[in-house]
Amino acid sequence: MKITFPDGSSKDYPKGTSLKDIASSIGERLAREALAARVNDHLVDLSAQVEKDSAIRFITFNDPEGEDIFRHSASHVMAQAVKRIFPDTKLAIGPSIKDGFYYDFDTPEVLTEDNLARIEEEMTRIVSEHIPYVREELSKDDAIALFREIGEDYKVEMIEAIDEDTVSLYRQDDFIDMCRGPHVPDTGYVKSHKLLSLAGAYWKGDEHNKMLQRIYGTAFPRKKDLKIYLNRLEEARKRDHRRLGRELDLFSIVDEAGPGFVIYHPKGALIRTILEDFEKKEHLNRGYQIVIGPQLLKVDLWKKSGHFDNYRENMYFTDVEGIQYGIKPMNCLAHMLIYKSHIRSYRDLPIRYFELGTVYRHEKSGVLHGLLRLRGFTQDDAHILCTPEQVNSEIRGVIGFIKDVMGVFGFEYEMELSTRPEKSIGSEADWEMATSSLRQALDDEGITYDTNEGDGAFYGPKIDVKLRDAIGRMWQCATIQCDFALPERFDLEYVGQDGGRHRPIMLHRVILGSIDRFLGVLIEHYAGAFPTWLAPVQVKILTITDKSATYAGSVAGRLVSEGIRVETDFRNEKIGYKIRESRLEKVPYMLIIGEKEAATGAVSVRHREDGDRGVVSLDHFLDDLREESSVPAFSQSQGGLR
RNA sequence: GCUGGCGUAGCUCAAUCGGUAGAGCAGCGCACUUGUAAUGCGCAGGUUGCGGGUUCGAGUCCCAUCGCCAGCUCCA
Repeated sequence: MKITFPDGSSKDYPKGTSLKDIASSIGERLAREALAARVNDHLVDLSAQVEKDSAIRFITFNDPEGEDIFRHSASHVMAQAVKRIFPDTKLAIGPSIKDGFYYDFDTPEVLTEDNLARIEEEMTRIVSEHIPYVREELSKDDAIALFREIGEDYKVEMIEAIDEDTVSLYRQDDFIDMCRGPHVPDTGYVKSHKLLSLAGAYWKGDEHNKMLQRIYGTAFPRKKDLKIYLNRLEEARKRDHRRLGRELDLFSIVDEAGPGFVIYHPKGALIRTILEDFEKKEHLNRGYQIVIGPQLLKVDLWKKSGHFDNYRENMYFTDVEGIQYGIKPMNCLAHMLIYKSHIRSYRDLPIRYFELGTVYRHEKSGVLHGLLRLRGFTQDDAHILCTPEQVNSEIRGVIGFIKDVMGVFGFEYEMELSTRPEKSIGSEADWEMATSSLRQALDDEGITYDTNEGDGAFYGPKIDVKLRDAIGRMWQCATIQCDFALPERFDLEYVGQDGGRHRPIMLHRVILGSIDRFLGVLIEHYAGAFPTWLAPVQVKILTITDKSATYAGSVAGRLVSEGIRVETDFRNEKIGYKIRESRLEKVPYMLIIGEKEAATGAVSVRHREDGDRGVVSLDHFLDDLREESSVPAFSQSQGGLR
């Protein structure tokens, strides 16, 4: 039979040759690295035999499918280890995930961290036993009978839900798991593994179901890669914004004040202010109008908007002189009222209301997480009211805005389009129009995006933007949502060219999302070393001895008068000690000033990353600093002034 | 909210079987006048998250509660 390879070459083999043998015939290295193979576009085990002319591609760990197969095989090793130690364990699911795998168990014993070490040891034993993964295919009924007999209730439930007539399962010795496969040839492949954490997880991800015990782990073919990965985790831990927030004295979240409420210290508040000033300016440049709504609005209004019915559990309420008020969890209501304060003409549209709106949401206690998940936070929120014809260009404007802003911070991002969910309001025509507007706008902007069918808001479709930080993690910040419901409920109208009354469409959109969350992401993205324009202290002036304090003071005064944020350290300490402190504070520039500098009107510049940059005149230093210390601006406004 | 783990000085962490709560850093004082990542000596710092209980005796054991951490569910 004729076997064709990805490079187009082909070779003859006797019928029934195993993939393993084919790999060996090509090369020792391939035979060693191949985990599985794709035969005529089907993923199969290396032990499988090829019976007819085929196109074959061997899968190694470098292929995404290979990573998947490898981790999945590792999860079987872990499950086998758990069953050896805790024989009464029932297996749920154990897939591979990004960077690792997990397996959910229903175990009579409560698993603890101590058990992880034991399980790891047992895994190492299983690996050293080189147990082959043996594939079997059974009829659905036989499979159900088999798993029922061995008490694997969850597997039975899963097989019952499967549509196909036959199911495959894999055995390693006495360990059996229902599994589509393929797997690596034997357990010996999973040499470098590490169990990472232990947590609860609901069966089928439904909070009404039983909570199972989940073990997370990861595995790599080479020890070196495992080590690199573990180092990366350590690096991420060092970047944790909660830790850096304390170390850099940016903010605190304390029990005395209440969980989920952030207290900004001077440096954190300064960074936020710089971000907010940047945003205000950019919004004004793009034709938005800044508005400000109240923190409390009467409950009746929240009933009208539908929040009272749909969002009450997340809201805080208060009672003043017998009247019920709701503390705003969203900013749209006041914006609506502003729109309604006049009769609007089609000539007025689009109207873009922007508010740095602080909202409070009663989030479940278990979800709070530093700045990334708070109960009180501030959004860079805007509501755009426009005609149906304007929707496309408005969305494009917002996408352009997002592009510009993400570029400033050096984020890459991905966009997703979410379409009509089953539970939703509005006519089919409205949905069709809105969805195609979003899609059209994405296409017009040349953006590639994923579509999440049925993942839109109940009132309209949306575009979500996920940004990728410096170490590859994804964060949801910006979003653009189309809404027909609120204009309807609030009876918003404009007078059209035809003199008739028409309903505007409302776009909800945020660029940074929550400023607080965005700041948290920024802290981790920059590992606390903010670019100069955002750094709370841009230049720190360090004296060698107090003999130079007078000159150093005049340098500080000059910088301050140029709008530079300066701190001085004239203490009677060794220069090395002062530099060390400034480094830990991640101040971009240090100016070191001794008698030499004082004599010549110069400064010795030290950069937080580059180190000593040598001696320059103060004017020269200022010239170099001016651009990078000022807030970025875009050369032309996109929306035009009103 | 759920499952599991953890709360000791401002921070990082010790405290053996239930037997006098300690250290480093930070802070304060004194000395040192210092050239590119930590000068030395001294002082002070605590109702062991909060509340009950067991015990002659609780940081340690039990109960309850609040918070934090990991994840699940939910989300900006």
